[in-house]
Amino acid sequence: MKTSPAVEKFLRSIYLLEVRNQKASGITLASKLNISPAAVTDMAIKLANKGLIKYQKHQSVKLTTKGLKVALNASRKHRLWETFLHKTLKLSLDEIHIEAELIESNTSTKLLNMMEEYLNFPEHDPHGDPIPDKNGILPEKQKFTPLNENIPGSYQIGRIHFESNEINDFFTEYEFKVGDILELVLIFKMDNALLIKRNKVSMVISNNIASRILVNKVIS
Amino acid sequence: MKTSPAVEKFLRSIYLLEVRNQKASGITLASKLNISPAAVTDMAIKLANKGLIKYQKHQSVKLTTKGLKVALNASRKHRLWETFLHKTLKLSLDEIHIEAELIESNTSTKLLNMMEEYLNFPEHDPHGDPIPDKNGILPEKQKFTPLNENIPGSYQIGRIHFESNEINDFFTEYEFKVGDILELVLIFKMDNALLIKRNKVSMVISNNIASRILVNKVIS
DNA sequence: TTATAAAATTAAGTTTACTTAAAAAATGAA
DNA sequence: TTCATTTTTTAAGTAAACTTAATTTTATAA
Repeated sequence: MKTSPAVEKFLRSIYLLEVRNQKASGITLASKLNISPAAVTDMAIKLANKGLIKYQKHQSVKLTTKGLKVALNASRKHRLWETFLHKTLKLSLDEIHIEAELIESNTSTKLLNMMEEYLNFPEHDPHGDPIPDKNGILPEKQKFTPLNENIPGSYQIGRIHFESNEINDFFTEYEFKVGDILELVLIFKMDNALLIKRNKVSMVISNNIASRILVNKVIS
Repeated sequence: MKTSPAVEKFLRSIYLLEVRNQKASGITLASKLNISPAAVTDMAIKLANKGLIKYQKHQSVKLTTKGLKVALNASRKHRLWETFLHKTLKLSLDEIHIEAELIESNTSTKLLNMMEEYLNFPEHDPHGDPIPDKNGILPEKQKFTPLNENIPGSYQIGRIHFESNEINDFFTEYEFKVGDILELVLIFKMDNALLIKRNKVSMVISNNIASRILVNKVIS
């Protein structure tokens, strides 16, 4: 099934929401894709006719099996490119998303597979998100929790959630990376901000930012 | 000046013809770009209005200074990607053109410059074509001659001319590369085919193919 | 419950990059 | 020079991916 860049981005957006158990409503998609709500309805009808999504008036859309397949392949493209740009060309964590979006759409399967091999079949991109293999199979799911939902203790960053315009370059500025060890010292009652320590340096981060940092407990 | 993929390809096509002193006529462009002659006229009018080309009814088009600038940047993109795909991802000489065409259009200046640095500022792509720098300046021109226009003797390949659908995978099959040393033994009077020797292996190549191999005389 | 705000849809229109088919102009061989 | 072929243009139309503006539907809060 040939799919245009716009269709791939649309389906990938739905996938990203579904995977986090969020509803793919009109406005949400419109804002994620930076298009008008009318354009979303438009596209939804088209894709429903192609059997890629389930769509009923005034309800959030859902991927069909067929649509999921396309979305997984789009994610694969995106995440392999992100990994490649980061590992090979040393683009920073907050640049790779945008750059990948620009390039990815017309990547051939052949090139994609060569990139994957060159990168030695990575299972996760630099944000920690899983990369589907060429059959659309995801690596075994690790269960991380948002840092802000934990009690004081030591944690390792397993994933960092931020898409283009959602969060600023916080993570780049402070060089938070997948694999880093953080110590959660306490959570302030007043505003739910978190006092954390990394490499012996203390800092306070907002609850919102902490919710984007997914971690695993470290037994120390 | 923002330019679409279609516009960039159009201007680059004209540039490629002009640089070889060929006229950028309607049918030529139509066949190079795989679009209808009507689409060429269409685009020509649009680009002339934007001051990117000079266009007069029933005449071949010409790049303006402004248009040349865009074309040079498009060539830079294309050739850097080709180099990158070949050097880093090991795509073969006859694959890089097609793959680069698919990806190149939306490459950001930033990414392009990082690629260039990663590749250590190459002056020529794997076909031997010159890569404009970020200011659109081409490396000093080397003057090669088509192999078929030479007399018997030793030559080094300086450039190989073949675009996507023009020539088959001859060069890949026989692994002719820029830098290779060829010995021209003789040119057959009958069909102008060439008897050449490379690495002590003799072979006969057609005049047409030889015309795509640009060489320098080697003083041996 | 009902007014109001939010979300989604419909309708109409736009731009880009094409297409086909027919007409007109230019070119080139006899 | 003229007639046929080639090339180019014109005209009309299409598909994708949007937009704005108005309308309808749904959700929410008093």
